[in-house]
Amino acid sequence: MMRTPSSDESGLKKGPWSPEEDKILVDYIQKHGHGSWRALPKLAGLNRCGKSCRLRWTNYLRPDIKRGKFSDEEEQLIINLHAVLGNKWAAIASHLPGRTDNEIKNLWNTHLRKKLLQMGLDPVTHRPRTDHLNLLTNLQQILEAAKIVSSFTNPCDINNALRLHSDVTQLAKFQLLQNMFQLTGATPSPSSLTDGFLNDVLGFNQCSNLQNLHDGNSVSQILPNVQNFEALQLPSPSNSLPNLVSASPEHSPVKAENFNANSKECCNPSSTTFELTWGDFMEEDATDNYWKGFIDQHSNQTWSTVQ
DNA sequence: AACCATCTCAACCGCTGATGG
DNA sequence: CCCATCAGCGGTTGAGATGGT
Repeated sequence: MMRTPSSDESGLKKGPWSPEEDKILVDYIQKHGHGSWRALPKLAGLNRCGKSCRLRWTNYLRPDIKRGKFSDEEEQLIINLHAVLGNKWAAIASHLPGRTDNEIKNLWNTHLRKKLLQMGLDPVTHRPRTDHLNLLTNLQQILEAAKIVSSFTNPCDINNALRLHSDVTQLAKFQLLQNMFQLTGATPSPSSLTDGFLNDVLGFNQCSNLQNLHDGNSVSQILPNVQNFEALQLPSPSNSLPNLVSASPEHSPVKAENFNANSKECCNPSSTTFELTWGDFMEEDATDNYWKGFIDQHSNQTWSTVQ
């Protein structure tokens, strides 16, 4: 956790402080006070900039600093204060005698933030996370996309379109469920996933091996109703699909309004299938522009009616 | 034991607001 | 007002520590 000793262009030392430097700084401040931080290093005989001296003193050498593990009470106080003050570390630190803003900031970023996430709380708002709602929003967008895809894939083949729509719906539900488990870190079990939930909410007829949901394996086992999935063929060099349902709030969901295509030609009726694998469908690295590119590449009809 | 991934936290960087000429 | 200087703050970095395989 120490930085490589170095010096900047002015010749002042940077990086970790040596015990000798610490002693010089402490001795000087105890004798004279810090006064002007800019002037201090020269007066004290330190080859450091004033900023570095101030930081070393306030974050480490100050005699009133309380070191060691934060108590549960301190952690709870920080969480409570953060809910009110946000990332105002100095303001939070002012309520915890002996603790520095830097120390509290580090504690927050390494422990407390994760703690809130595990409790299902948003570390920014301190309210229950809305990811699951976002997933549902994404699901709606997926369904809209499925309708769009169905409409241009083969307007003459209603059965094909409906089946494709149904397949995508099933897959979207599957990934929604999988994301929920990833978010909570829970392992699916019969107690956490009742038959009623699977049947009524997701429409899954059976889910005998629930662990597979968590592992993302055995699609055919979990989704027996997905038809001809491996046989779906996409007439394109690009055969991977984006991360349709993001588990992270940092990732913006696919936006249906971004869809745009100008070609007015009718699609080729022979292009009725998609070349698509489950691994591709679950690809994490695809960009948000996927669908736009997808539509641009494969659409041959006007989109104004579906935007 | 060796390797790799993740965590920790001191220290740095760059920005902002206060102050003074 | 404008500008320069400074202290303080929050975000970020990165080397060492730690844990897992």
